[in-house]
Order: sequence, then C-alpha cells, then structure tokens
Amino acid sequence: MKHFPHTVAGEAVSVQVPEDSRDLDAFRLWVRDRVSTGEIVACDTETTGLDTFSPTFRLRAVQFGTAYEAWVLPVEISAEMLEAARWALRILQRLTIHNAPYDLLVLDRHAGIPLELLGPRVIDTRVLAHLCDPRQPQEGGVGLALKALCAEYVDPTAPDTQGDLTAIFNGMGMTKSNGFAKIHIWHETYLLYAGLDVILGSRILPVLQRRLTKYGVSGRLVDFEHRVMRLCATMERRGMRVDQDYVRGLVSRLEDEAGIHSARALRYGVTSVNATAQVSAALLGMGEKLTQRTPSGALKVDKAILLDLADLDDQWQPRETRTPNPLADAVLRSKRAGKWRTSYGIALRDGLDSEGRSHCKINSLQARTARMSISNPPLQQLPSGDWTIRRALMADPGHRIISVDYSAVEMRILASLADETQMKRAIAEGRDLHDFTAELIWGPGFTKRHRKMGKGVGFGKVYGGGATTLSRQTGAPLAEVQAAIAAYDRVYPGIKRYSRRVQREARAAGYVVWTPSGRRLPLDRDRVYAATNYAVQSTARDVLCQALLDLEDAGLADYMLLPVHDELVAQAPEVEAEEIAREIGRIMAMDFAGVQLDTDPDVGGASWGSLYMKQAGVMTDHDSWYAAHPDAAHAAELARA
DNA sequence: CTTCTCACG
DNA sequence: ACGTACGTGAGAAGT
Repeated sequence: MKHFPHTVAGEAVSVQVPEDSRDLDAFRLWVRDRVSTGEIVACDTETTGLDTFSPTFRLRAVQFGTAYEAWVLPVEISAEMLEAARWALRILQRLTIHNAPYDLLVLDRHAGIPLELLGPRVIDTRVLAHLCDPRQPQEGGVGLALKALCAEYVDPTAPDTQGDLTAIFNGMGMTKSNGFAKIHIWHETYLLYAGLDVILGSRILPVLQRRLTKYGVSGRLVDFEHRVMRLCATMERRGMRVDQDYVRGLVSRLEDEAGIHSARALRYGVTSVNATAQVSAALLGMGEKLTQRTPSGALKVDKAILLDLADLDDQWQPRETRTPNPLADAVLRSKRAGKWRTSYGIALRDGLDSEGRSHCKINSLQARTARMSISNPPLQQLPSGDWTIRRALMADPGHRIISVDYSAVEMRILASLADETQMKRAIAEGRDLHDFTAELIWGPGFTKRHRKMGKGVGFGKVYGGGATTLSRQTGAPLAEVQAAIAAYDRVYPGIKRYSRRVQREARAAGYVVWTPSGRRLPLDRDRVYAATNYAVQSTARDVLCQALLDLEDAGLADYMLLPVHDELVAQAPEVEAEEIAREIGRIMAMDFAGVQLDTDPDVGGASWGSLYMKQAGVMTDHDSWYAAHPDAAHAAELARA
C-alpha cells in the first residue's frame, strides 16, 4: 500500500493507493464501513484524456473518498483492481462527483457500470455550484471548476491539481494533452492529486448544500437538474452518425473554395484573409471608407461591412446599389469556406468513435441563464441557412431525422410572465405574433417592413435593448425605431410594466432574478436591464428541459438526439417516424401559466441537412431517404415553401 | 492570453 | 431622467 499524508484546510488527510490483493481487502473494508454509515462518498476518475469515445481512450484510475481519506485504485494495472472499483461503484448507494456526466460516461463505457445504474445515485457538485451561482470567473463569479470552488469555500491553499500536473508534464517533456496518458501510474504527485480531488469533492458538497438552503433554492430544482443531466448524458452516449465519405468530400470542396478566394485576395496584397488589419489597409488603399471601429479602436471589417462593400444582401445576393468591391467579396468567401472547413468539416471528420459516430459534449447546465451549451463539435451552431454542413449528420440506418421546435417560445414566455393581455389574446387566437403586432401598431394595411420592425422591437424587448441599438442593427432611421418602440409600449403596456417590475424586484433581492422554476440568476449591477432577458431566456430553457423529462416519462427517450435551445432533434424508424414526431410534438406542447406553447414537428430524410433543403430535386440528389421517396420530397418542398 | 470574427438560438 | 441588445463555442492572428 502506498500512503500519502497531506493537509487540507489545516487538517490531516490521507491518500491510500492499494498495490495488491491484500491492500484491496483494506479498501473493501473501508467501503463496507461507508455503506453501513450511509456516508456520501466522492468519486472521480483519471483517464488518458477527455475524448471518452475515442478508440484510444483508457481509464487509468478510479478514486473514492471522504473528507479525510481517499482511496486511489490504479485500475489500469490489473483486472482485480478494476473489479474492486466496479464492486465499490455497485455497492455504494450515495455518491458525489464533480461534473458527473464526464465520469458517468467514462465508467459506463470503460468500466461496464451503466449510466442508468450509477447516475441516479450521484449528486453532481457542479450542478449544485451552478444553482448557487452560475457566473463564470470572467463574469465576476467563482466559476464551476472544482479547484476554484474549493479555493473559495474549502481551502485557499489547496493545490491547483490540474495546473500543477500540467507543469509536471511539461518538466517531463510531455504536454497538457498527452501528459494524462503518458505519466507513470505510480507517479507520486499524480496519485496524491488524484486522491486530493475526491477529498476536496467530498468537502465541497456540504458547503454547497448549505448555501442552497440559505439561498432558498428548492430540492425540487436540484432533482430536476440531476434528471436533465442524466438524460443529456444518455444523448451524449448515443451520439450521432456521421456520413464520413460526405465529410471528406465537403472538407476538400471547402479547401478548394477557400484557396480560390484567398488567391483572389492575394492580388490586392492580402496574404491572410483573417488578418483584419491587412484587409482594412488594403480596402482603404482601394479608396473604400471604413468608419466603424472595434472596442479596442481598430477599424472594423466584419461580415456586415464586407457584405456592404461587396454589394451583397444578407442572403449574399447582389443588391445592385454600388460597384462590388472584389477584395471584400474574396475575403468574405474565403473566410466562410475556411471557417466551415475547420470548425465544422474537420470537427466532424475527426474525433469520431470506432463506429463513426460523433459524441458532442452536452453541457446541460452551462450558461449564466442555465441554458445548455454543446461543444466538441458545437452542433448547436452549425449553419442553418444552408444544408451542406448538417447533411453530414445522419439518422441511424433505417431511421429518419425529426425536429420539433417551439413556435416563438421566448415571446410567448414573455407574454406569460408579463401577463400581457393583448399578446396573450393573440397567442390564444393562434395569430402570427409579429403580424398581430404590426396590425396593432400600423393597422390592417401594414407592410412587410412594418412586420419586420415590430419583430425587431419585440426582440429588443426580450434582450433589453434600446432604440439606438435596434436602429444600428436594422439600419432603420432612429426616429422611426423610436416611434415603433413607443407604439409597441402603447399596445403592449404589460411588457414595459413587467420589465420595470422584474428590475425592481431584482434590485430588492440583492441583484438576483428569481425564475418561476426557483432558480437564482445573479445580475450585474450595471446591467440591470438584462433582468428581463435572463428571466425569459432561462424560463425558455426550463420549459425545454421539462419537455425532455416529459418525453422520457412517455417512453420516448430512445429517440432523442440533441436539444437545441427551443428545439429537439430526434430520430425514429422510417415506418413510424411521422407518428413519433407528432407524439413528440404533442408531449412537448404545453400550457405555460395560461399561455399555450405550440410545437412544430418536422420529419426529414436520412440526414439532418435534409430538413434544411428547400427543393425536391436537392432532397432527392443529396439525401438517400428522399432519393428512394421522391413523392415525399415533393410534399416536403410544398410544406417548407 | 487577448482580440476579432462568426456560427447558432 | 436616461439608455443599455441576451446567451453560447471556436479558430486565427497578434501580443
């Protein structure tokens, strides 16, 4: 047995590392004691990296611990060691893990402990930390990292285990990314830190629980978030099939396209299209005027500005308002192709599991407002105006892709929270909200432009923006925007009233917005106007999460693939896809405090991209299911027109 | 590491 | 009294 004494918060603690069968007997005795006392045991894993689903990934150690004692099981050295860890994971009824989805998926895939078995017994301290304070360090919060939480609440002198190990890796000629795979399993600091992490995890749990009680965050919300976390972990485990041949072709096409347009840019002296200083200098040299500046004072040359110079509208169609600037055009096209190639093409090409599936990370509780985020690859941010990227993602063989989204969910939630009579009436009557708004303000003869303005003002309300920004965003004259906002406030008095109230209540509560779900959202003192947005965005997120749980209760969890803010992407076998989509839509639809939240189910073909194809010919040419069902392609074209 | 840009809802 | 656009993840370039 290896034994490392250490100090945490001025108290002696001990890290034990079994080396053989006899040592494991002592471990088992310790585990039995923990079972009989009913203590919550902290658990953690050490692995070769973060790419849980990669074919080269390995589990190296499994740790268990309480406030004073940790056991580090180097499971990679023997089947017996792994079996002891598996036994402990099965027998321990109450565990705590920091960032549980990671370890749950590691143990599910690499230790044969099903997520469904272990998940319900785990309290995730990262979830508790988010419910206490969702702010990241850069936003003035403690953050959600175990290290930062412990420095704040347990022991400011506790070592930065991750950071220190990185330094050790560097000193041994390894990097942060390969060090966890290469460092020797008996490296003493590695083992000590592996043990300290569970001791710290064990100590942070009661601190966070007390804070939640103090703040008045309900146990119901804690349970809700744990269920959502587990359900998202099952989606992460399922992953999504990638059409690898298609992706390789896509990457190569985008590479060619980026090359052609960067060669065009080179003719104007721009050697790197992503170097904004080069681009702005070259444009000035061509006689263009650049007036907008970035926060740091540099000349701004973003997409909107380049589209103007290239005489293109936001759909990249010629506007014929000026002579197109060829450099602006080349930079735009080269940058887009380059970004799509690296951020989406290569991200989807690499990092797949052995079956060619992509397992994006679903962070079920991430943003300031509790919104989810998705990374590696960022599947929530794939281009939606064009089907070519999403075409790479496929339903399982014999299945079709389904998407069910909420209609104007944030506006509807705002109407409900604000109890805005007119708006609620429009929703109840099934009216298009932006048409209704335009008609209220400008009368039955309202134009498309009026509708767009009304919609923009609505967004401004949701975001807490003002006339200046809206005018800048839409390009509409300031006076016109101001008039529209005034008219909006006149026809929807409840919205302004609610906005004032939620800001007043947030100030009174110590700069905290409380959502209907009982979530506390700290507010920046100098951005109190964001209160409305926080309440609306966070509530919309809670609505989708409740819907996910309702779908699970209805036995539909196996069909889910990915949540996307106000939408669920799913799949179902061809023969029942239409029916499953309707059923998902029916269950997701709900009454939210007197306002109906409607859903819009859509069924595509074999690829996610098929949902974004507008013409039947494109569907039959580029999606295998539609190729075999051309009549359905024509029906889909009509439905999407 | 920061800045800028760009993809999404 | 007045006005404030919300939330993410990621790559490239430059310091």
